[in-house]
Amino acid sequence: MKNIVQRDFPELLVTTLKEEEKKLPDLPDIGKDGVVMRLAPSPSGPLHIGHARMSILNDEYFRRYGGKLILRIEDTNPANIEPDAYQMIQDDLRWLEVNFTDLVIQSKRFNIYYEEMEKLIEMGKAYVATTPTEEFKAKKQMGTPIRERDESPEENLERWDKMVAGEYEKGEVYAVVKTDLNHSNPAIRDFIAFRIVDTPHPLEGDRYKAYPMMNFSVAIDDHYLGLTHVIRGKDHTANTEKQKYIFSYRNWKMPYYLHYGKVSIEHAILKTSLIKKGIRNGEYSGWDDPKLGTLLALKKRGFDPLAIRKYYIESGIGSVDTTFSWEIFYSFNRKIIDGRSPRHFFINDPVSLKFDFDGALTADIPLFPQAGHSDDQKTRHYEVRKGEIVVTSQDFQKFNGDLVRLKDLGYFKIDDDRIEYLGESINEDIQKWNPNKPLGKVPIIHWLSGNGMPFKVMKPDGSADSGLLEKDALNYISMVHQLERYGYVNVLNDKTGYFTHP
RNA sequence: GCUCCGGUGGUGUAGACCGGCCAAGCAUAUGGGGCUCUCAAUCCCACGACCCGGGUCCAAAUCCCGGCCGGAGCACCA
Repeated sequence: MKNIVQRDFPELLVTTLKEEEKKLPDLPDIGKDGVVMRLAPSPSGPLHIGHARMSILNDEYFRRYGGKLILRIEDTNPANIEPDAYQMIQDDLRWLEVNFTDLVIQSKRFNIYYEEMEKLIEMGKAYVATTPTEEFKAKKQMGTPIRERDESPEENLERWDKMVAGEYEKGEVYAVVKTDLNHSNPAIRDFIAFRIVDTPHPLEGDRYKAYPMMNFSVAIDDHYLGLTHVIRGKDHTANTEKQKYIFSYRNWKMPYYLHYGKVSIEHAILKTSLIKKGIRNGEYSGWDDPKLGTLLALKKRGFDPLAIRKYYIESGIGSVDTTFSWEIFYSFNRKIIDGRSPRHFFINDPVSLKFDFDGALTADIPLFPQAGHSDDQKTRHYEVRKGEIVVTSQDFQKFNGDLVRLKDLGYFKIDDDRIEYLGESINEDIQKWNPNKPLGKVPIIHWLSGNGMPFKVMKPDGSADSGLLEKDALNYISMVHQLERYGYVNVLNDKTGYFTHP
């Protein structure tokens, strides 16, 4: 096989090599105009790390093949709409660098849905029922029709007109698309396509009473929007089967559907209903609270959207269920941000040590130690005199009585509430203090001396660390810093930062 | 219960459609080492996996059957 390719289509091999970086498998049936794909979130809240997979996957293929990427906001359930979400979703996508080409809002398309339903009823492929749903469900299980299913299109059309006109109350009537009552999978048998909703719609008010169900509006839109490929979660596999019936009744060409597995994202709060409740009762500071798994929260924690993209490309489109690995995600992000993150000292839970010294010690600590950064020669310059030196309580407990190296300052000995300077390089004094240990192994710790300010770091688990942050960090507000030996932190202002990751 | 789908190291994946080049690649984590006045980044080395049982075949991670385990759907949510 490989030999044949090599001999007859050497150019294919070249593409394969170039694509190696991309990793996602090719899509079938790509036309000359590329693909038409969609992002179809419901506007219940801003996007979260789970939505990002759907967004990135679709966008990657759109980038590869060109064509259209449609943002279709599925707002056909007024009870579950957060009005701000229409905008927030677009902002989130922009942040992810997902550049959709078209915006479609389903609540603007009711006329199309009504027309299409009418056609199906006329064709005898749909019906409108007032039979109690309990009976509808029970009969479906047995594979027998309810009364209305066998009535004429005229009778059903009559009820349909009344349904659209708002002459029924909520729960009294529903419209159904016929599939196959004997389908081996009961989940696929006749499905409800329209229902009555009396909750006012945030955009349309009470203009409509008959609302399409997702399985109906999606099929209609997927066709009329000209979709060629649809990538969505595998919780939709049964839905795809249902939607297939509408396509076949109308003789439409089905887009190519691909279902990826479920990602369970541990330790992340994603459910919008829970988040809204939490915001209301003060448990969360807002949609961007660091405890949340929203993209807004990740942004505020200082993640680069490229890390999210990389992660989901790496995960691929397999149908296997997976667990989101924060560890791997952090690693991707760390590699992206490390080189551009200024280094500073943050003394978490500081311990103050008396420093008795004549004269001044100088320290020049690199700000961007990685070669290649435009400021890689810059340092934080300090003169340390008699007074106080602070270190973290953790280091204090560990090294009290021992020799330590204060980073870029010199060798010191910690002696309870005091700290003593021993020299800037290894000498006899130091060897005395450290008789048994190899001198190359002296622990290097971070410190501050009069150049710190109170600072608080909000962590994703809801806790916070308080301590002293090096004042020089103020020159780099709203940037992710690497607080040495502590972790990466997005410094928001002179008082608070959000913890990115270790 | 019914109908689908799937199970590769701790974790995320490649390979599976079209059986051999897979005594299984990559990433992450872990352990060790180099570099570095950070427990970061970077470089090197090590570690570690084809769910189980049958079958087909010269040959099975890959095909078939059974089992076990996991997931999805069976809504007037999307």
